[in-house]
Amino acid sequence: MQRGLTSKAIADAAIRIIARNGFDTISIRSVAREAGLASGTVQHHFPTRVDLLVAALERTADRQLERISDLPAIRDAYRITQRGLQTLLPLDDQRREEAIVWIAYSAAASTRPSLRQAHAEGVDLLRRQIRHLLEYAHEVGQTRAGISLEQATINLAATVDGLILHGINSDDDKALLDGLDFAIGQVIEPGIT
Amino acid sequence: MQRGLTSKAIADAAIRIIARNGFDTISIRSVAREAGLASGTVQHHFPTRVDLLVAALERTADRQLERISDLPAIRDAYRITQRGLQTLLPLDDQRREEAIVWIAYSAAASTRPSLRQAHAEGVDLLRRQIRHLLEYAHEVGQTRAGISLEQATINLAATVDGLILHGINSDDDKALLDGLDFAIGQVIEPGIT
DNA sequence: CAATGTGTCATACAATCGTATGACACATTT
DNA sequence: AAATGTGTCATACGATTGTATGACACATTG
Repeated sequence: MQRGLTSKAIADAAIRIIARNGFDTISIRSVAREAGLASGTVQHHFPTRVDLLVAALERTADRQLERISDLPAIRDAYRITQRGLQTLLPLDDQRREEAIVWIAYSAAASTRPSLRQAHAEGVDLLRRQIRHLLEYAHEVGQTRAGISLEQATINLAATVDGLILHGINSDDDKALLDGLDFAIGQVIEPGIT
Repeated sequence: MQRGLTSKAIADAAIRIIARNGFDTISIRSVAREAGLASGTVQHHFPTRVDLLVAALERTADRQLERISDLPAIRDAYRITQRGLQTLLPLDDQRREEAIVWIAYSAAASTRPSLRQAHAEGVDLLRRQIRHLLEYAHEVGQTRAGISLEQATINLAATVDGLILHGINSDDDKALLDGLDFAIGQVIEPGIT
């Protein structure tokens, strides 16, 4: 990524605006106001509006990855999957910001070729993470019998995105956690507690 | 709902614009252009922009319900669930339009109190439909053992929304169908073919 | 027939938009 | 020291926005 400090601040400001006021209220001027900069400065870093939008999406992916890599190592496949995926659910303010941005981009990418690639990479990243977790579970013999790892990956990813989508329009944290547990439990056997 | 003919045409035009150019390109003028009407006419039916947005969302829900009620009656619980939920996946142009609108509103509702209620009703409607399908499956003894009907409803709804979200950014119909089958199969036993 | 209501349209206004451009300060490179 | 590059800002342009308002045609109601 290799972004400067100001670029990061601008992207964070963009994320805040999307999460607070919606995807369609983003403009070079509104982001500049939020970041406390002149419009020209924002424009210098991201010449067009699309550049700004893409930057916001890439920044949220970075933030999520950063949070995931901070997780402590755990042996139990169920628990580590649970922890990893909870990272993506809107369970606090920061994750809520990222969740809203993610859903907004999922909608926007379907009609904007310029956003499509950045979004596709996000989906791919999620699938690879889940795939990796399931492979680990398989290695230690914790996957449920008779399921396709391929299909389980795709569906768990879909369910996580669905939970995110429901989560940003509700504040029932327990429903999110229960839904995630149920989804993981359909694929991975819980370890001995 | 009880809407006039012109109002319906305006809402359909709004849906087309959202599906083609994105949620944030909707304006009273752009919708009027799409519908072949004067801006003032659109404004007469939907005085503010938010009224227009809400109308588009309610109209897609109507279209989906209309399509569901057109489905032929089937005995097998698995098959009827499959047919019912396929109705919501972006598998052709019309369903794709509705899927994009749905995801766009899921994002928008999280930051716009005025859209929140309409969106919440949509989620509730989906859950009730699924709940009804699962209850039928339970009655005829096709649900898998040991699962909570409540939890299965919530998770199947989440997975469907997740598949929709992935589907609008891909044109792999088979992946959608396989994903849906897998998700239903985790909850409902297929009938004898 | 008169009055009222309803749907359609055209126009007007201030605000905001994306984008282009040039000025200025500072750092880096030559 | 001179030249070049980079980050910040202010300003300007035409286009588009949401919304308000009034005119006109037509149907409905009194």
